[in-house]
Amino acid sequence: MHSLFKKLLLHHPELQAEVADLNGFVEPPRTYPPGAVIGRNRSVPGAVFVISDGWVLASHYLANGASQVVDIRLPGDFLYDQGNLGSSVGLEYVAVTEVRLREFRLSTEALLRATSIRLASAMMAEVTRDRQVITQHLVNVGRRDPAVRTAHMLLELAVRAEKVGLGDAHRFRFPLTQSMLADALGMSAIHLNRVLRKLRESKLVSFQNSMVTFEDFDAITRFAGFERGYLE
Amino acid sequence: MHSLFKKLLLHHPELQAEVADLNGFVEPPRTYPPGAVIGRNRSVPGAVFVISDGWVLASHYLANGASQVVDIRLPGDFLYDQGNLGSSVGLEYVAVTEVRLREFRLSTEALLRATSIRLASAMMAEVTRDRQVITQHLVNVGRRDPAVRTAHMLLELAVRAEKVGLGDAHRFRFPLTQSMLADALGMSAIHLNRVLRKLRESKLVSFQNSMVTFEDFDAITRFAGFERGYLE
DNA sequence: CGTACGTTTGAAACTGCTCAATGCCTGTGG
DNA sequence: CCACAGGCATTGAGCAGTTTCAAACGTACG
Repeated sequence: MHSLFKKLLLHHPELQAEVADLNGFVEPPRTYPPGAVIGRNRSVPGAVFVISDGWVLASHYLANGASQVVDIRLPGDFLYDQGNLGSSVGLEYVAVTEVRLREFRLSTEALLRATSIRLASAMMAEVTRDRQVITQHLVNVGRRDPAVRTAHMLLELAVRAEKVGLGDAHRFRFPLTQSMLADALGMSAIHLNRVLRKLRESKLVSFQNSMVTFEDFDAITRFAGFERGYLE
Repeated sequence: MHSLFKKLLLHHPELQAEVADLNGFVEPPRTYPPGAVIGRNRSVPGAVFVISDGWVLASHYLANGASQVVDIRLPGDFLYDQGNLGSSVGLEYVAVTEVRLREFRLSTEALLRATSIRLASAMMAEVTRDRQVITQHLVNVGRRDPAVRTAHMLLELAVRAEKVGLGDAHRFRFPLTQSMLADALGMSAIHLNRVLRKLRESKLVSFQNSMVTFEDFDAITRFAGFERGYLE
């Protein structure tokens, strides 16, 4: 079994057999270079992808050139229809690192239909979890001050990365540029840079050389008011 | 048939019969006064509600007293588990107007299990739509300037309200206070007030006496860069 | 009539943005 | 092996946009 369903099985270990049935619908893995847009040439409209390796941004581009990163997707996460990828809605999945992923030859709906109801509701739960993550980002951007907001985001990603075996909770590889992270946090890259400096000087977290290191995990958790509950 | 499934059937008229089967799981309607918190005393953990009447805010409260409105729910919308309502996550549904709603004696998961796969995927689609709405709110708060952001939100609500038969696209009843709307837009109520004045003076939209009126629907649609695609 | 709640306005302080320049690291070609 | 270009990070200065605090106003309701 590939790492493909790592995350799904993590939450629902009892689904081993059902998940195995899905293998018949899976395309061989495909690789994208950094910067590539994912999902432009799908086998089926609405097809679902699963990330095997690499980081992916779900970004929304505005007419004036600004962009908002809506979600950051890690190995084990699904990439699914957000109202037809790349449609007029302006939402796109973009590879940050080199990305390896697999595609189902099925739309979200067909995937539900093809599988057991138990698996369907596990996927539903997965979607619900995604929704909560986005909800947190909304709270972040709307109402948390920039330093807290930044800390919160980094903590979330640390926990998510750890869950799928990338680094531990105190130190992990973080391949985004500051400007990408700024787009996720709804602020300018320059200001983010200054915020990061302050966080580093406060000995809370450092972000250097594509590595995030928490100097004092408890302190920053308190500082950010981070409750990991929404990720479980 | 109550207005209960108005919205679901709107998107999936073929599900008439299946929806009727659900009636067995539905509690009699319950009414909440303005300001009431919904979902504290559910019959089943994770139970799902459907709004029959009234407006509901999904809000997240922060430790410092600030709050972010994550979604605005209208008649026909579901209220479902956001990681166990009212848990440590701090998310709550609050009645804006007097609200009438019905509760299923089933969790989201059990609801899926109890129904046909077709209905399940219709609900899945509903959840996906919700996700897109939240995504738009995130883009709004993160990257659109306050006037555009405000216009965008009002347009979205106009369209959603119209869909379930509340007012037409040019004029509709809008029961939120400015301070609630500000919490949805991630800005201060005072600043929102000034933005509203500017919009009114530009003859784009007026918001007075709980009524929103678009003076020039096309103009404001252009101004806000509003694409209604994500609501369909 | 008075209270409560929401809206509106003013003024001052501050936060975060833009523009512009510099520094740093890496990969490439001479 | 060095020079140079490109991408990203960092810093400074000035400015515009937002927030905060405070107060007045309006309206609905007891």
